[in-house]
Amino acid sequence: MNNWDRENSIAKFVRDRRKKAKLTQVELSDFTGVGLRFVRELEQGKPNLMTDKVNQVLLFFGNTLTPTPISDETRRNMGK
Amino acid sequence: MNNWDRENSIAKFVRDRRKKAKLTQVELSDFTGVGLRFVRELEQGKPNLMTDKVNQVLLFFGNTLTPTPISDETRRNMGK
DNA sequence: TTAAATTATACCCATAAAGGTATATATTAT
DNA sequence: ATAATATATACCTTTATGGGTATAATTTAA
Repeated sequence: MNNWDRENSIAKFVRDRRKKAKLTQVELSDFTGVGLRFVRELEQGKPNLMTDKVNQVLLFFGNTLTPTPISDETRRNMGK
Repeated sequence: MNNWDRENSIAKFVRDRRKKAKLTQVELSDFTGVGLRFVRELEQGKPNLMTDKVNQVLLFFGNTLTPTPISDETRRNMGK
């Protein structure tokens, strides 16, 4: 087993959005063009990821990775 | 020469903040613990980067990478 | 409870990121 | 204009990501 942080903001974001869209990991993998394994590691909070791969997935949900002040980040995460 | 996008949000962010802090690339490299070459590629808009390395630099400026709606992103970039 | 579907873990491989360093170009100050 | 500082480009090496696949384990549905 790994001890990644499934609760990190990116992992949570993708899991939540995918479920809201009623998609499986396989489908998300197909739609975004990233490998299935990547989707899984992403959702499980793997710490080291390539930014363009992450963006490839986030773009599907209309988002991208951007620098955000820590305070905003924590605020953002307060809303569950 | 490479044809990366120096104007991408992350590259611009780091360049601007570093200059505002009156630091050289070497100093930023030392302070953040990432390699000098990484700082350079980061500021020049290399598209494929490891998220944790990027965060290692962003953290120095009190920021982190987070998923952000495209609309917010463009809005954010309107403020130069 | 069982079967089907979804998600998680474990392996190998190719590719490229990141580090280091050395040289060239550009910017700044004298 | 010249020297000093800072930034950019180019090389090689190590390392680990991401892909693929095959097998567990877990969740969901019948």
